[in-house]
Amino acid sequence: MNETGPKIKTRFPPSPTGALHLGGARTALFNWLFARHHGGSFVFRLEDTDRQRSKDEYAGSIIAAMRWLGLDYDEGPYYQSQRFDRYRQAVDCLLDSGRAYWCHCSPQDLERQRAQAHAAGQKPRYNGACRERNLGPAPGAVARLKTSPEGTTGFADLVKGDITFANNELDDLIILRSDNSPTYHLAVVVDDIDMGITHVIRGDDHISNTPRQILIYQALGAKTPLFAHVPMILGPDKGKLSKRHGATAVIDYEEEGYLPQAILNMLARLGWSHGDQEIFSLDELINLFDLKAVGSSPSVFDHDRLLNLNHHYIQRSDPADLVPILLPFLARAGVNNPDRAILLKCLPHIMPRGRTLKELAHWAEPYLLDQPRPEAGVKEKFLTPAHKPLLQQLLEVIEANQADPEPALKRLSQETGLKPGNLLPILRAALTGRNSSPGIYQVMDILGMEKTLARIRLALAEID
RNA sequence: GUCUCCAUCGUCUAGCCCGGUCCAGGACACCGGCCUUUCACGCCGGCGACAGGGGUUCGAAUCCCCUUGGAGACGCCA
Repeated sequence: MNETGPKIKTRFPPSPTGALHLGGARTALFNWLFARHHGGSFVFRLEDTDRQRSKDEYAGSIIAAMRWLGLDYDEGPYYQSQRFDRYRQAVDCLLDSGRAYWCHCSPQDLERQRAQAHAAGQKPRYNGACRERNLGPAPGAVARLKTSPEGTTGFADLVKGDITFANNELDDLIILRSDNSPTYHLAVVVDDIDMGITHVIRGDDHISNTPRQILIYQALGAKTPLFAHVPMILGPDKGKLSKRHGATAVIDYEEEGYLPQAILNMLARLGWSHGDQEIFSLDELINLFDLKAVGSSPSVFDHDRLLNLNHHYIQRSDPADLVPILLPFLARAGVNNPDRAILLKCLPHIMPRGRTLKELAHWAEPYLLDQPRPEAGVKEKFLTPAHKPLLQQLLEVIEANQADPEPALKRLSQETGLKPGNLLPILRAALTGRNSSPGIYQVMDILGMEKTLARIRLALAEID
């Protein structure tokens, strides 16, 4: 898998201004897979130059989400806020060499310039007022990169192909803010140079940023990395995926009871494919992942598909592995300190019907509680005074045939002239408090004869 | 508005680079059937797409152009 040539190095640089969302997670996954596939390394960096919006708690939650997904990194987390000296040094270098200059325009000036450009049918931009003024630093001043309006800047994108921008579309972007902090464009480039990043794989909302960043690489005299812009993940309305589409944070899915492997599989198949294959283990993903197979059109996130994948992975899990991760979900459903043996025993029967851990907990609940908690309508439908004689008969038949109640129950069905479909739901209601469950004989087996009989007696006692 | 990207079933996609094997394949969802003591699982079947228009060619989902539509960017956010 290792290729000759320089070692491949990718990175994932979220800004800690919110939780890790699905789009970010997929970007991280692609970078991670690409690095792992090529035996390269993967760098994790927090872009927290905006001190107003960056929060430590977000950094922590992003790190936790990465760990939960299993996306481990070889370097980092680096924090841009700890590298301000380095950025300042780079800015000074650009200033000294005349590739950058001080600009004294106020935010209000800029606002006016943008309005003018827009009115003229142009892209809103800075008009270069301070470009040739040779100004020095001053309170409120910013440093801008001097960009030639001549020519074009392009790059060979690894997923989109050749992309070219006319330089006169670009304005002189700010690289150092008036509070002396570096801007995003400057900081990413300096970091990617310093950290030796060879491949920048990111969302295609960064395409228009790329020529500007290439210009910074050039001004700094550095070699540009290779770029791969991955199409975005859209919401059902085909707009940028956002909170109004429901859960978008990775952590939301963890709380809903999704398995990391299902999320990873889902994310990998959004934009990337390998023939008709839908299910991929992590190893397969690493082996097969290739930027050439990444599509160029955006994709809508389909929640049903994720549910289906999650169900797939749950069904194929080892029940013993499910027990520990199910505990928090059971606790939230009101089941504390469940009997693990019973849980393990019922799991194979409920795994086909629990698509998430949350649903699994719901299905497991009747067997773990001391007494069943009847769901709405169940008592009224199956445990009324009219059912009492039947339930009494059921009790007697089961009690008399504890070793194997099935044949006796079938006989009862014949004797009473009641189809199993009319007889057994009563038993189910008494044993589980539900109108659906695994097969009734399996339910009795999970519960054990002692509890089975006790629950029927309890139901009998409660009917009045 | 300007620039850039994108365009196959409702959705994710295969096929497109290297035109014929595609009256377009798979998956999810949906519908129907089977299995069945319930709900599921499972199995079988069905519905369903090359955005439109021009070229090029014996032949185009595949190549070219235009139109339309969608998205993104345009910030002292990242």
